[in-house]
Amino acid sequence: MKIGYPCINLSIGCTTNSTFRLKNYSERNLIEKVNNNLDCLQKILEFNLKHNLLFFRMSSDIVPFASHPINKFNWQKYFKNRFEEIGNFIKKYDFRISMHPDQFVLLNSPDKKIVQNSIKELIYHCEVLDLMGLDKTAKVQIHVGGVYYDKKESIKRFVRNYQQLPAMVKSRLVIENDERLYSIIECLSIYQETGIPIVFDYFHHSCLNKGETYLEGINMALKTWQKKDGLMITDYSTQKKGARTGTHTEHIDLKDFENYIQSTLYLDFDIMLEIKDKEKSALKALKILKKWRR
DNA sequence: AGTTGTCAAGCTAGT
DNA sequence: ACTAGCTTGACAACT
Repeated sequence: MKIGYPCINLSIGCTTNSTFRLKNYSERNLIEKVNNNLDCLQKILEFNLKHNLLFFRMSSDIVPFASHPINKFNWQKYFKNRFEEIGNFIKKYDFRISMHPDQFVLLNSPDKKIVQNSIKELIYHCEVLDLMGLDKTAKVQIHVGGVYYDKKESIKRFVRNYQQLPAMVKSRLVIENDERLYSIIECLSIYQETGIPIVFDYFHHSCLNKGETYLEGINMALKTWQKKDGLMITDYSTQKKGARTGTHTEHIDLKDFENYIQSTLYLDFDIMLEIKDKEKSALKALKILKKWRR
């Protein structure tokens, strides 16, 4: 079991998300920013290694405008060696890596243009992982998408569009239960049509479920992961007090997390902590993990 | 030097 | 009709 946090480290003082405005697009700008982002990624991974946080979600912003039509630059070739170096570091120390494209990636949109843009964006994410030389346990995680007034039809559309994806995307893509639209049960119906593994999101499941407990939910998701996919990935967070339903907490709820760990000792999976204070909570979570596991 | 409106992209629910 | 929230800040023009 590995534990990690997404995209941003708050104590190092660098970011992998540096970018520029579209109107300022130039190859020079792009190269400068990607160099900066990759340097920072390396630093974050070194920090994580030192602290035994071996699961990391890489930012989608490493290559700004990667899938935008303005970008004709062969960044894949230009940064090949740098990606490979970082990939070697990841493999040497046995990190688990994932990525999470943002809310604009919608495979089940009725709008063909949106689907096309989404596929381009997915290809970009998978290219990064391929360039790093990571195996298919490095996953790209998305939500099912919108409902568009007809959930059944929208699920069908997801399945149809999934089947059209290039193999390099299919082999990495996983879906996650969300907090408002698609519960774990509905993800399972997509799994049955596609074989796509399901990320179990503990917090989202608490917001939206069909009566199954989180232990039932996590066991349902577990069955969708094959050996080639690596350990099941799960997301963990809790509700921010006083905020609207679905808002992630600022700091980890240690009591809830310890209960979660205690109740799942018989399972093996990786945990991504979607908590706003990032590595601070991840380090606390790791302590609890060590108390209960080995 | 610090503040603040805006930034490629979508959807939903709440105000 | 507008906007917070999503996984989330960073840029750049302005004071």
